[in-house]
Amino acid sequence: MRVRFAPSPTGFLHIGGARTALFNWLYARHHGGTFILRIEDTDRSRSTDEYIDAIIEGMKWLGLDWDEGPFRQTDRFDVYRDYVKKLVGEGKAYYCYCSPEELEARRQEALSQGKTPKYDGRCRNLREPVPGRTPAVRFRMPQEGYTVVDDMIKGKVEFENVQLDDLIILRSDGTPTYNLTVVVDDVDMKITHVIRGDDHLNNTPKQMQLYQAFGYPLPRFAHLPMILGADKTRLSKRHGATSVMAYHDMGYLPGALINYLVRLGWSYGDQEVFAQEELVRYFSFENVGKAAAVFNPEKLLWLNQQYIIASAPERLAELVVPFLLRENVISEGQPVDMGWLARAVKTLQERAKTLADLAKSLRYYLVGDVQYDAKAKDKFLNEKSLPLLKDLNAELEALSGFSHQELERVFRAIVEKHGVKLGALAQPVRVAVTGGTESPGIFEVLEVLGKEETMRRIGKAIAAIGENPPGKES
RNA sequence: GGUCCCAUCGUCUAGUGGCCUAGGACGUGGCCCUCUCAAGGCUAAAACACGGGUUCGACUCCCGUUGGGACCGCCA
Repeated sequence: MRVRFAPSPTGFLHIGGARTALFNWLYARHHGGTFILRIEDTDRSRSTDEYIDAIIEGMKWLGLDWDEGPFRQTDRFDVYRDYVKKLVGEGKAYYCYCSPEELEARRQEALSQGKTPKYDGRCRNLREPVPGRTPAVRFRMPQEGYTVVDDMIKGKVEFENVQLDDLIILRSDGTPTYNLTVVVDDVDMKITHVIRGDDHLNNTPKQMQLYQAFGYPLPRFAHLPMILGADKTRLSKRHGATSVMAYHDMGYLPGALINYLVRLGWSYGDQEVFAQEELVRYFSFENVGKAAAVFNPEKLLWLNQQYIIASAPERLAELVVPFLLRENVISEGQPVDMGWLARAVKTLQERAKTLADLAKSLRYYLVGDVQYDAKAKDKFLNEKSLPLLKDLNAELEALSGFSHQELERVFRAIVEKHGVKLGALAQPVRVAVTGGTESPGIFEVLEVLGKEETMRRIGKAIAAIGENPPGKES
């Protein structure tokens, strides 16, 4: 069993391509087959090496490892020309001297008359070359009968051969076109299953005719439904981030993106979250739906959060460092105690939806100079909380340990003494140490911060209240 | 316009003729928990596009209508 992912390097690896790659990869891994990466770069004007690198980078980040390749079609032009020569020799293909401009004019003409644009076959039976023109080569498509695609997802799809166009297989500049190269390569690479987007379904009967012209056995086909944007049209940049690496940059975990993508079209009962091994074990085209799916960023975000919650804090600490640098929470070369960072991360895990969120929240752990949110300061750092904060710092001073349990005991004792609720102390402390009103449990935060830093920050808050007492009583 | 594909809550989906009073998930509302924010738990609103058949019985099968999408390149 051999499958391939065959992107053209005319852009970054995008969401749709990644899902196609993923389904190929899952099918190969499930059946113990071979997954091949092939770069379809026969369009030399639009393909670039940068995009090839970008696609590979995306594949690697997602963990979609391939067994053979990457192969490049531009390395194989001689092979394609031989196949074309053979077809021409057998009369299964012919030279066409129509110029691209003439063809385009005729196409527009047909379209404006509401007719189906189709090559009129005027060069089909030409005996002599047309002087002064370099011809392209067209495949002679059968014009009667039917071609039936037996698709693993869509079932039997029937095409009338008269509808099939004599497609160009070799351009007048001598380079081969997609419909030829894809067949030749799939044959050469002994691809057994062609898994791709259903935007290729209409090409399939033409390609089947090519297989037959070469006398090769057909692979199985599986045409995956498209991924759509919120407006139900084909997903594109208009719909926001579509490049896989953009999700990397936004702080998504590759496993989350994989998990999200696989559920777009595939399902396994009611299960939503899958370990990679489960995906490999359960994957089958039996459970792939036929309908196109709308890409829902909200659900992906939720899944990412689930993956962050389930991740080891140590792992997240490693992953978050680039985001800390980007957010200027730490600076290049600044030493960071990774064990301690992991402890800080652990307190924030379930409130971060992305690594970027996590980095932002980590700021008050790593930057000692706390900036108070104005509203929070007004509300919680005032005369009312002043005695409590003073009491607290005195008690903390006397504390030998600094664990969650010990801290809670001290807090409880102080609020009881003052006859107030825990929040009356916890919130002012929260503002004192984080600058704001939202954070993990206050005892966990203080425990990570440590005694010295905690007392310093509370002391600073006390000083701030003294310097800048709130205005009139309201 | 032609060809082809598709059709269950707003979105992703379960459902393979009786198990459906249509299930789960995201999102949304409410409640609980609670030192804040989350997470978690409970709960609510929310769908079989429509019309004909077939059948004792249709979300499930067939036909049509409507709606959406893809493709129609010397792009892939």
